[in-house]
Amino acid sequence: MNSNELMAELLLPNITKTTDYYENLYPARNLPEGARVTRIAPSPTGYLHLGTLFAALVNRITATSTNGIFYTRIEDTDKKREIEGGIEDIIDGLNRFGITIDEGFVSGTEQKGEYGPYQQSQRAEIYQTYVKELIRQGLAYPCFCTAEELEAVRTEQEAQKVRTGYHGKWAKHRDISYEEAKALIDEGKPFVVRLKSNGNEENKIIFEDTIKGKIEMPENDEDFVLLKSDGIPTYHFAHAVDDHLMHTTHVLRGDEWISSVPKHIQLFKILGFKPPKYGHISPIMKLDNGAKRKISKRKDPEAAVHFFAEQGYDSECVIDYLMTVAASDFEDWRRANPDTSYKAFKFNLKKMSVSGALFDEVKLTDVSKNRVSKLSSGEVYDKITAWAKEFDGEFYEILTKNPEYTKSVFAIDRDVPKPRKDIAKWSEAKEYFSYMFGELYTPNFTLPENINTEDAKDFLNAYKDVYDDKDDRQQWFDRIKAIAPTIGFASETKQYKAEPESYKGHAGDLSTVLRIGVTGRRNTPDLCSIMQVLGRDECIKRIDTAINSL
RNA sequence: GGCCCGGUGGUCAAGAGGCCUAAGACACCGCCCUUUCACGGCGGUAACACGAGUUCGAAUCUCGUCCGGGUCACCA
Repeated sequence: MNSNELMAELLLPNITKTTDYYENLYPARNLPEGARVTRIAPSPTGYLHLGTLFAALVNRITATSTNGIFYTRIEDTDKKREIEGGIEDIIDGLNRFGITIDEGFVSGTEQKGEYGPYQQSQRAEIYQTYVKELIRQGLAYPCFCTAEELEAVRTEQEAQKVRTGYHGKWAKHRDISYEEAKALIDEGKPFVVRLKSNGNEENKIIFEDTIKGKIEMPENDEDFVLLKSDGIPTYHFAHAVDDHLMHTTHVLRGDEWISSVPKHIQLFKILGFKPPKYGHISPIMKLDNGAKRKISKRKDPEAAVHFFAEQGYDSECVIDYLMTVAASDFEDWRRANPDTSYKAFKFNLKKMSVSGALFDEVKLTDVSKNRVSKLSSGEVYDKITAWAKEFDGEFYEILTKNPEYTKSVFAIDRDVPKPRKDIAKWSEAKEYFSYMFGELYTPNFTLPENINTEDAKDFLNAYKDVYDDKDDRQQWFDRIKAIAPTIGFASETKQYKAEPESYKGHAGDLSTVLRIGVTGRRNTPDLCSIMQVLGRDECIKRIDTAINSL
């Protein structure tokens, strides 16, 4: 054994498999030409983040549009930051938003696929096998520096105004001998394994980012950590080994990774792997006191995807919104294909924006209203009750007490050719439809300024006598028009506009009075439909109450 | 500070040297339609960060300045 081989045995004595073993275990995927293999690799450190959902969507649609594979892999190499139930939160969140997972973690506990395990903490032996091979080749070495020593080096570098980091002459253990290492290990000193970088800061590496285009950066000359002292790899090393073994073709991730690309490409080369294509996704930003910043889970409620569920934004609407952010031509496509799943959209990574977009809830509202307006009353009923069941028990009880009635409420101005665009999210529905449910109805009989109370009462009394709940829209309005002249109002709006001084108002004003009487508000969907759904008895009751309250 | 990336209306953006007198969407405003509010239709306000070059010609190419973002861990 030469000294490198001795070192390898010294550092990782329990590793007996070879890299060939794993290369054979995970053969190339049998996929059609052009199929892209993508993944997201979240760490279970908290709730599903909007940025993660966004990245998942981009990866999912990239795989879908090429008949490829999209898989999940859990990056839990940092046990300190891990939280209970983190995996479940993320995977369930993805499922909730309709992001289908071909392989990897498909639920909080269940993995599927031939390239597993899909959790890095379960892959320690694999990483160590590759590290051992690197040590054997003299491409990696143990470093015994303590945090304090590293800090001291850094301070010194700052004082000398030179580039900080563990590189070149600052890399204390870069040329450590087997004997020295053995002595330290015998003393029980902990160590990490570092890459013996062959990079030179003066040289440039150039790579083609599938989203951002050509990027040029200095080569990595830092002897960065491959294996932490607990034997678990750093992200960089795990990324190289996993994405090679799992045959990822496209690594599409947040652009905070862009500065690590030189390290990653270097690793792929040294390990003899073919590097994947990289695409770096710009973050979703938030305006904070006039300054743009990356949306943050701590500061922004909408950064946690949970927010959208609570608010009752339909998952498809959120996805559609995210698609408009991801692809500038998606909106046009959506207009041309209003009823097609976004999955059929021809997605192109090059069309993605290179700078971060501000999260725009107003735009989300618009996208949502458009889609919600196209749902049938039955679909709205199903979605809204599902939402209420989870987030508003009282509303759920009210909605489900009489499902047929509730559906007829949702059908107003909805199951028609030009549906009403009203609600964007389910949490608005309780207030929006409150006047349709006795338990929620609190009338407010405030008349518009141009109508006096006596006229309103006269009108309502007159209307009560002729009201017929079998009327269709035209008949319904004709009755109002018929009453108008009897109390000094114009039957036609045009009449009134032509001679405003001759009338107190017009039939439209009177319909407003009726609207206030029946629903307690000035703006509602079609009143005739509302009255039909409410039923004769309820309408009469409300009109009487209004007459007495005015 | 070093290294990257970016900068077109309030927001998202189209734009690949002449088609730009700069698209479209959201938001906002006005008008029309109209039983209210919406919807829909029509119209409107509003932008190439700045400065030098290259060129017959620059939003587009180059350089500089400024501004914004990212990153410089035994975190991912």
